[in-house]
Amino acid sequence: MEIPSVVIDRLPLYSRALSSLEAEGREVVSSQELGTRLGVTPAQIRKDLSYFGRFGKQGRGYNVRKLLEELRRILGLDRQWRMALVGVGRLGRAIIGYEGFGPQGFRIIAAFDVDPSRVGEQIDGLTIRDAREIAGALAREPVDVGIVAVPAEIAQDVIDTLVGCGVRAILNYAPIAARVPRGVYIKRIEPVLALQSMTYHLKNEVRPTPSAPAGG
Amino acid sequence: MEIPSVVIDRLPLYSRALSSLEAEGREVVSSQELGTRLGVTPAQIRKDLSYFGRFGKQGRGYNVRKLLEELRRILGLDRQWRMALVGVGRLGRAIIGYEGFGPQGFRIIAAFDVDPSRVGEQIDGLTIRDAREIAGALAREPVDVGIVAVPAEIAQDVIDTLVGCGVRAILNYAPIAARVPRGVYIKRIEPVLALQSMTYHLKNEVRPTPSAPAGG
DNA sequence: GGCCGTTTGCGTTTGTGAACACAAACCCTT
DNA sequence: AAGGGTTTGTGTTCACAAACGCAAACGGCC
Repeated sequence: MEIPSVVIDRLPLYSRALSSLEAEGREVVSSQELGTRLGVTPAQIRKDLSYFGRFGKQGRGYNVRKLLEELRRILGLDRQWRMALVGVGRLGRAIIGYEGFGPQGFRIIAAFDVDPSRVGEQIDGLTIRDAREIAGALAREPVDVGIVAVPAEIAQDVIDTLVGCGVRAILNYAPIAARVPRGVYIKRIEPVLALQSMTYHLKNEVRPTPSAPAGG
Repeated sequence: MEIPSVVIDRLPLYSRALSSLEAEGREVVSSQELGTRLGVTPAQIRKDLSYFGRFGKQGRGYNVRKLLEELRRILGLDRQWRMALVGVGRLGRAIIGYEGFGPQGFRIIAAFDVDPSRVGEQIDGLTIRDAREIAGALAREPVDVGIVAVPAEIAQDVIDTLVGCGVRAILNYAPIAARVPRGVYIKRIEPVLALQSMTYHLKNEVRPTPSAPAGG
């Protein structure tokens, strides 16, 4: 049975909320409470979880630790994932320095750049290598995920290279709608797109001014 | 008439593709070609655009410059947007340094932090101010968007503060499912969530090994 | 100037995901 | 041990978004 991708996308949210509950010492949680915390209906949570099994107890709820373990197993978060970064400009350096990956089991093990002047430089214990070495390097030391932080003009080429090396998941910071073959997964991280859709609402909705009447 | 938010979210993609076409010197484009570039069906593009008017010519397609102008007007991209950043740790500094905002009309005009040791520091011409000054500062110099890059524990409080100051759009980099009142728009930027949903597929789908048979 | 190929705009159909609602199951109290 | 109050899991209903398909409109060519 094919599980809808919207469902898969919600599982990490559940996982994170459960981690938080576990840290608070909670042993049991109901779909009701979880839903309130996350802004999701309880029915949605139950339906999502039911795709993978029966993890709850009627009249009681879900055991926090057990459900968290299940979700981590389902999502593959019970292991380390190796990543390669391509593009070590300002953005790439920030990605290398980002503290959020490590605690969740994601580790950057290689960094590449096309600019020769950057090759050889060390950042956070990572030596920048020439982008032409990608194929050779990934053949010796495979990675699970490719992170693309290069200019838009060469992003599709870089992605093609990574896919050619067997990389099946890509985190794309470049402002392009990249095309990948079936069986390869790509997610874009684009703050500007998020901003540009919010401005639509800012522009169109009138801010209510409670104290002052709308004057003509 | 209420326009579906999925439609709004696609408009920036169209806008960006049209910018690219304009830079290439193209004068006309069909929904067919635009769709191929973006991985969207032509019918979807035409339907999306039809929510806002009739911009094309039958038998010919869309005038690139004209449609781009229309989309920028619709999305509110024909003006500058002022943003305030809260949280100037490693992530916040990277956000200040990000070159992608400016060219699209988004400018960070104020930065705040709760850590007193950071207050007063200058980064890229921006003086870090105490987070307790947010209300006063935004009263004098309103912003359209708030960017939240603080630790998860205080993110909801910061968001509540911003909303209380009249900020109606928030870009949230903190790993929480924040709650905002109706009429306030929030988008999360979370690379880790994107990674965690991709690992589900990596874990479950078997990589085909064409040359070597699966051995037991 | 008329005809043909192309492309838009949009009414209609199809498909998918969210919400609903209820029976079954469980805990706790008495 | 029995009953009441919860909460799950899931079949069904509802809502919405994507795709389809065609009439109308346009440009170019002969």
